[in-house]
Amino acid sequence: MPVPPDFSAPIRISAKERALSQIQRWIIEGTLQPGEKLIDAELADSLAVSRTPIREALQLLEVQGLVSMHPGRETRVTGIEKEDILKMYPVLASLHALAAEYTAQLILPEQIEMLKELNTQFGKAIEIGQPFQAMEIDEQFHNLIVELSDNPYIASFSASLQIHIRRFKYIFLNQPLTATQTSVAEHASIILAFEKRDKETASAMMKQNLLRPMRELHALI
Amino acid sequence: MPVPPDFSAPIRISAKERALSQIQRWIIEGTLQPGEKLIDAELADSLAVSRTPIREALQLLEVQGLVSMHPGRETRVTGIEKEDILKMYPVLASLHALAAEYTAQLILPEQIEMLKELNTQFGKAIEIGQPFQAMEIDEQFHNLIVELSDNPYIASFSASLQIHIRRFKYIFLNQPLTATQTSVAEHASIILAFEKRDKETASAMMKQNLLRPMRELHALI
DNA sequence: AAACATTTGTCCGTATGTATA
DNA sequence: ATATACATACGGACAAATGTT
Repeated sequence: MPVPPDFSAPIRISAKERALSQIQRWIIEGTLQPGEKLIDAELADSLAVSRTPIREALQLLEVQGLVSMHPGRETRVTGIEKEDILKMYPVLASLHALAAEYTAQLILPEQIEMLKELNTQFGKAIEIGQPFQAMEIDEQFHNLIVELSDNPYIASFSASLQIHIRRFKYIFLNQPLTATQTSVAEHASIILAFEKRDKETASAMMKQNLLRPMRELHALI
Repeated sequence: MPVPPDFSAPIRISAKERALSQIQRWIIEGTLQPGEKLIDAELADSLAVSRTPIREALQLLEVQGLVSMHPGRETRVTGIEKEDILKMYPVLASLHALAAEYTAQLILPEQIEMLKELNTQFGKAIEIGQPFQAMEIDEQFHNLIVELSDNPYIASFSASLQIHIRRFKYIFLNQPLTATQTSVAEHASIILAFEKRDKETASAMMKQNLLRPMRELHALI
């Protein structure tokens, strides 16, 4: 949860961390498919490290819910179903709605400017037909609000859900979902609510800004 | 997050799991104090296992936010402050409110009976002055609703927060907070809302049932 | 500035346990 | 039922990195 108050620049990257991010990427992007069996010795071979950092990485991935380990038996990539998206988004929406509530009370003028700038870029990316870039800017927008809410639990849970959602999109979609100008307008409403320090509206709009894409996504697949 | 669909009875308990639950208990109960430095070799000695399962347990505890590891440098129990409770409870309240929303739509009559029975026991425990038992029954009540909501993300995040809240109570309180009949009444309202399939009321009451104790707790210390 | 002490990070061998034949 | 193959769980030794004297 915590991302502890640590300032250490990750200059040196450990074998465990490399293994973790690589395997995580493989799972999210579908290189390692849902249900696939994982053998630590093989992964160790692939990544040119010993089995220890692999095992450690796999255990962290289990906590994240990307693999499931059956002690003494086997380790597999977790499955994923279309309906799962209906369980991820509402939780993320609740968390981000809460974040917006806090941020509305804490945000500073220059931070509002940052959100406006992000939303402008977001709109442009949609206009010029860059859905992947739009998706990334959208995430930045949401993550900034989460950070400003100053609650490590929200940040941690949100990050975890974003990983699962990203994986879901990779597995079930072939391309990033095209964001719409509706989303740009919702972002603008959220920003306006921040300026008015109206936490109720900010929270409600934030929830809507996440539940609407969920429905679109679920209807699509 | 997921507690995958696995039915394996944990008959055999691994060294890693023993280490994990023991160290976790030590941290929650304050035997290992906030900020205390942890040396895996020492812990390995204390628990009569090698460093491997200890290291694995510590990494899981880091994800849980109970320890913070500075790669190559040191590992410490995370700090905790009085104000942290104001960050834990609102998140838990949001999650449980969402759970109540879903449960209201899914719950079966016999499950409502179980909640009623738990609430009766809860009230009795308060009456006869058994605050610790009351706290445990209260947790069962909430956890049953979370389980019934059938959302592994809520369950996972909720469990994580409960650990931190439990730790908080151990560190800053000397005894479990005495639950009140107000809480019993709130539980009854939640149950009533379930019977009516009124998810809005269930959700609102659930939130209140968590935010009220937060305020009492924060005012107390 | 360099050598030392301490602690963490990694490797690999072995034991244990599970599933299959 | 027993034996065999296989993957994981654990232990112990070594290497690397950090902070200190």
